[in-house]
Amino acid sequence: MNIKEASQITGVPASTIRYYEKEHIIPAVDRNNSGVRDFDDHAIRRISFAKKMRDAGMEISTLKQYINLFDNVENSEDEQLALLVEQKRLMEAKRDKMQDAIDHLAHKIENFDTHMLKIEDELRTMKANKKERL
Amino acid sequence: MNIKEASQITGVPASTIRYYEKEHIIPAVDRNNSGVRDFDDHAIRRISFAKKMRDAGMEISTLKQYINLFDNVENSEDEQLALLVEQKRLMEAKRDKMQDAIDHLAHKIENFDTHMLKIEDELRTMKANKKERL
DNA sequence: ATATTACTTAAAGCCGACTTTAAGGCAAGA
DNA sequence: TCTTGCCTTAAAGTCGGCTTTAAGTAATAT
Repeated sequence: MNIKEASQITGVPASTIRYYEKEHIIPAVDRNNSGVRDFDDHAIRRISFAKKMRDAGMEISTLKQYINLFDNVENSEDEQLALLVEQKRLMEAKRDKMQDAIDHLAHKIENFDTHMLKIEDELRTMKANKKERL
Repeated sequence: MNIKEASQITGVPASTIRYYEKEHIIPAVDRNNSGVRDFDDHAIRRISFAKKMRDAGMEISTLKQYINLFDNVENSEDEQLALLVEQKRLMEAKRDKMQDAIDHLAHKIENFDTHMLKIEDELRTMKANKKERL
């Protein structure tokens, strides 16, 4: 599979895939005889994982660290687990901040509705008065 | 209250507060006779709101749009409500993506534990065999 | 044969969101 | 008076994360 298809499947631009490979965020992709990248299932999964983590706000540098720990080093199970747990914790904290903001907006929306109802009420009263005057 | 205190209270750097004012993300702050900013409660709340939204990943441009809609324009209740609802929806979508990533990490952590237990098991077996051989 | 279309690289460019720098002003304390 | 410590501005600089550009190669269609 060439880079265009890989891009379509993963939703990651070809230029970004190349950039991720250069930065070792995904492993070096296989090449055919003429030096063209040939993506297999594993490569696709790695791109998708990178995308998922980036979408969740994980920084490139952290992702790199993570990848390096899991790809290159042996005998660092403790470190690996620690990183997983730490990243999960950070993401949960971020998610909670988002929830805060969502709650804030929800509150504004509720108040807004109440406000609107009050205005509608006033409009009804005005119309009633108008009818009376007719 | 001067900018240093405002910064300490809100957790937003003084340079960022100045930047936010310049970009109209917070309203123009009162000045004393010598041109020094004097922050009141309202100003502080506006900075905190900006921070909350930024922390939740809202872009500066969106925040600007939002602020403009609520501060400057009259008679755009529909637009205001629409923006609130739309921003809430976007944030919820983002939060859900984060949850996806968190679940992914949680899954890895679980598998990791299982994997570790398996390894420990192997170690126990090896030690047992070693004892037998003694 | 040549045009099209996809690929390749390295390097430069871009954008958002600040942050830092340079140059200076004001007010209080030693 | 002068040093300390705060403040001010405009402009330049930084950083992360891509994206675009320029120049070239390779396979396929006409």
